[in-house]
Amino acid sequence: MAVNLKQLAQQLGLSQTTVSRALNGYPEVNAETRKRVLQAVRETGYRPNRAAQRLATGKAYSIGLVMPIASGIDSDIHFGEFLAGLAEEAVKHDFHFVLNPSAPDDEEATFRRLAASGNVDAVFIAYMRANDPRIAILKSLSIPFVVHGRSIGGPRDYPFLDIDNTGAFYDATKLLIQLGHHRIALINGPDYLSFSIRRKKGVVRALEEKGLRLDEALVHHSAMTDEYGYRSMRRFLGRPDPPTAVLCSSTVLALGAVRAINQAGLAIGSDISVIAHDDVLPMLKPENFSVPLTTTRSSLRAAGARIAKRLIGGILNRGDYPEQELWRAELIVRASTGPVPGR
Amino acid sequence: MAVNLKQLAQQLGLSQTTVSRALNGYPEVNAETRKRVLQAVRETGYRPNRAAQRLATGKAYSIGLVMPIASGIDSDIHFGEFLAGLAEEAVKHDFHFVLNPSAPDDEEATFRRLAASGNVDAVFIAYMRANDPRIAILKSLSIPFVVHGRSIGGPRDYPFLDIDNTGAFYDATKLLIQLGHHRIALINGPDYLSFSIRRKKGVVRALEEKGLRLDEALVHHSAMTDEYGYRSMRRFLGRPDPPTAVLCSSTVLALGAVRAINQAGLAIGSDISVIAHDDVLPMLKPENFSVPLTTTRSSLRAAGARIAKRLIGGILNRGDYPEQELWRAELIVRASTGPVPGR
DNA sequence: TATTCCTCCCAAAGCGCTTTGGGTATCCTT
DNA sequence: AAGGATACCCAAAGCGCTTTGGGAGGAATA
Repeated sequence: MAVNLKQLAQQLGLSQTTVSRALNGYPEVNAETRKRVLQAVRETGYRPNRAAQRLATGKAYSIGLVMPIASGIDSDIHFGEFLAGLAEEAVKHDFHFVLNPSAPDDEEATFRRLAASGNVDAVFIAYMRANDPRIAILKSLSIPFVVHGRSIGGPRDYPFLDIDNTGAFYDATKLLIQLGHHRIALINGPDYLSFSIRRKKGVVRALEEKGLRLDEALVHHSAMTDEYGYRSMRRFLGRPDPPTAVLCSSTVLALGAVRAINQAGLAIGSDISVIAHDDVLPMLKPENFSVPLTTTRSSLRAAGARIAKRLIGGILNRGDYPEQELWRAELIVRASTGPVPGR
Repeated sequence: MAVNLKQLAQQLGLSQTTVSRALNGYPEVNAETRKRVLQAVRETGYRPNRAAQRLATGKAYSIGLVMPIASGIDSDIHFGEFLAGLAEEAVKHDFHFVLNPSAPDDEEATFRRLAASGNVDAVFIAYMRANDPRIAILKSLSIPFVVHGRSIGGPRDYPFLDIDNTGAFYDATKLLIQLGHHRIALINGPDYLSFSIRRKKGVVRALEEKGLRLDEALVHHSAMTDEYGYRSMRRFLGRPDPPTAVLCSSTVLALGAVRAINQAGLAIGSDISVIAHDDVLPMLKPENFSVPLTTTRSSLRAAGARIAKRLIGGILNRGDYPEQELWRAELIVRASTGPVPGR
């Protein structure tokens, strides 16, 4: 049924070598010949056998994924979304995944196993923490990898894709300050994750530029679920000096926060302003909130796809991708932000 | 560094054939010889090269996964948990995954591609709907598969692992009836998914046995998030004739429901009874609820692991697993259920 | 004209396994 | 003692690619 290289070569009156080279972009093939080969491929629907390629090249054509199974991260909605992007791209190139569920305390062993097995050409990791030890481990194992996010401290020369979290929350905070807000709350992700740390830093910086301080009592860290968003916001609103604006590290958190605000009888955009970071989760669009949400936006799925591209490009040595990328999040102003009340 | 079969055979003074056979459990190998081989494997740390095995056997040693990216399912917490179980087992056997994100309307094309690619030996699917067309498609493609859940209607002879959803919710409802409850609400999963349909059926059956009816106004279907649990419960409690007991299709839904109940100033276990289905999500334990939750329990992760076992067992033709399994969910009574108030 | 240098192509040798198709003892039968 | 099982083992042929090491022919150089 499916043709193989040998048959294809025979059919073309060429050697396997030439056909293989034509397909893999080697220069020592006549342009005309290459065109013929490509045409034949189209006609026959030839697809190289991955198992044979693996054996011949020694490449695994697959990438390792260490799934965190710590509580609070485990089964995180955001992880699924990222994964979808990663997979979407990988499937185009016939790349496989080796999924490794692993508790944080034996991630190192998992990496070692993965590297030794030869089952993967590269590894992807996420949920970076401050001084994340995994970078050093992966470097010492000399297995290619790309990090989603960045560590804070530790080595600086490693491949990553991150968004400018500091900048995003700096911009968002600056907007709020311009609108007259001084008491700004932050409902953040887990405090040990570097994106949380950076977002907080962005808020602090914007405030300090105007001689203001971030009240630590108005900062909560938690898993990014709707439930925690609700709880945090309730507690903020229950204070004698509630904030006039709140930043949320995810639209999921914002969902809960908005509920708490509504329940308190406050109007979003006038009584209190809300800005959330939008990972572009298809099931939770900020423009569909009862009051459309001002957001800093960066697609998690796009990041997944990009990382897959870079990993795969690296493995196949094609394409020239930057080692480190810092995506800027867009600040999109909608109705949930307004001037501070009583001004 | 890593030894291969040839070297191992040489070292043992045996042929590759014999060593290979010893390892793969063929009978025509002397027990003593086999022991020697196994010992040598332990000493050298020999591990067969998967790429070579793939090429030689024509097996892919990997399983296809079609990730639903429909809204409401997408990035579902429950999916991640199931996946962890699947992966946990797969990684033990060096099995890979081919992750295929796919919108429901081109799942068929995805299956075809997957089957034709030869990249997978088997496929796994979930989120079964009533009269789910995917079963027929997979059968016609004659690619081995295992379904998590069951369809309703359509062919009956296909491999699945499901829990007895009807039975679980029948039992739960029966318990409530015994406690004197008549007005029982149901916060269910999406209405097109077969587990939702079956759970509802269980409730109806238990009620009807006692000459009672399920009030359709007390049934909500939605994605299984905490937010929807909250909303549904609020609406139930806002009715002139609120329920005295509520069944939730997930502890995630229960989380929201419980919040709504607390907010209404009602006491769980006395004013209102709550039973939830517990998928054993590590981050959400029913015993940790402020009032420990009565549940019907069945571990999603265990189901994932079991399906992986069956899939892999089928591919390697080892182990003899049943084609169809129906797991019974345990009814675990905790403090959230009590006699109907005012009796 | 003789030599070198490209350009374009090929035969054949792996990659590391599984599997086919025997082969050689040894042990029963009759 | 001849014939037939039976128990163990082996050499060699793939699986379908990539890659090495040329080689033929024409163009460019001397």
